Amino acid sequence: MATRGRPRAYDRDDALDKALGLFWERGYDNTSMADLSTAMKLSPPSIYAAFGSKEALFDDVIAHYNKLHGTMIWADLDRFKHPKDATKHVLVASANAYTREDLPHGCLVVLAAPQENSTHATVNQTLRGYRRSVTKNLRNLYAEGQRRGHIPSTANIDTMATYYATVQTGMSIQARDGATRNELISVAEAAMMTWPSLISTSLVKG
Amino acid sequence: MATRGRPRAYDRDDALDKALGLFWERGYDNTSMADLSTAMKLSPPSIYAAFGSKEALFDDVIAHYNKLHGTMIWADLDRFKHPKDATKHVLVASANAYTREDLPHGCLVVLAAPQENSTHATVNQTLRGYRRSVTKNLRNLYAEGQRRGHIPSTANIDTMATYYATVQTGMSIQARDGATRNELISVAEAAMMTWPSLISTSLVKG
DNA sequence: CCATTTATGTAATGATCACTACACAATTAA
DNA sequence: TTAATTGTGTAGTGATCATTACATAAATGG
Repeated sequence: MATRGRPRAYDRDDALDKALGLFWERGYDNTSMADLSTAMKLSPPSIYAAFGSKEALFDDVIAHYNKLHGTMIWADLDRFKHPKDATKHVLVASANAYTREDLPHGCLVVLAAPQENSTHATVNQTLRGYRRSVTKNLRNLYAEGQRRGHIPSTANIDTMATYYATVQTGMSIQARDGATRNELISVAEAAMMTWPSLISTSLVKG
Repeated sequence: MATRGRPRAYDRDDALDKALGLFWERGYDNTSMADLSTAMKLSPPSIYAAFGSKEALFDDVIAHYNKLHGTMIWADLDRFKHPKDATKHVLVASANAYTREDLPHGCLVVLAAPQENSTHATVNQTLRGYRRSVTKNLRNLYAEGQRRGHIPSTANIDTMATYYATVQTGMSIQARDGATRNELISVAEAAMMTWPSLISTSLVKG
């Protein structure tokens, strides 16, 4: 069942890769449609025909980013027996992902548009939603850990989730500012030292 | 010794306050000179006469920001006898500063322009320099702590500084995404639990 | 073949960007 | 008073922004 009309002269994933590189490096606002047109090797009408608008393109880029670079951090966390191991994996995998030599440093979702208000509220809110899901995912992980008896029911899993999410997002800024992979792995290990104290609630309040 | 010419009809610090509010909330790129002109109640020529350019204005705004909001975190750290107390103060003061109801949440220096490349490289590099000084300040604090015998000479103070800087910068993202003051203070307390393990080097590698 | 459909490239659209020319107002120095 | 100096407001500057009109190219369906 062939499609009608003139076929596309480009590969959609390749084009998204090019757009991803620009948004990742420069952020949403500093990337113009002219820049994108040059990098994607697509004329503006082709971009608009395929993606709709700059914001819609950005949404597709984020989905592409999560699929390509997010899974190695978040996929199959249940293969770890203990939530502590899963947490360490998240932090170490983030340290590795944020310091690849062939890619911009740090996380696109954290760095592309952290404004509180802007002329592109949709972009800000979309990214905020993804960032919040980090804390939510960790909290779910710890709730499951409580059910399985790996974490005391008295532990404050909200604080735990917020704490490790803070370390992970902070690593994005550090990576962008030049922290090396080994430095970030050391940060991950330092953060994991807190685990025994964190799960024994007495030391943490709401 | 009075100055010649027509006197200014506005207060410079008031104008910087208004500009600070916009840059803080919207970031560098999402704040236009037209927005600034409206908020500062200054016509564009007055802004340019007083500050030179948008980038120069931003530099003055950062200096204003550091003077107003940075000192309560970083000033007089030597009043704390122990570097552990100073570190806890930095984190808790940050948690408080980043969640004020009357101001944008999170740190301007972290959130205003975290791009790796942009059309305003000067702005990015200036902010990056300020962010790096966080790690440097902490490292100096810990080096002094080693001299005074509060931290073992075998401790890896580079890792310690990077770790606590990561937590502090991560708190900016969390605050912007809606974390409450108490949540961030809990994060600060969680991060401080790592101290005993952190200063006993055996657990941390370079 | 012709009609339809979809993609492409050129060249433009009005809006907004940072910035400024210019005329005028308000002050001090002499 | 007059000249010099500095600040102000209006109304622009060219450049760039995201987006699109339009003519043409390349495919399928009949």
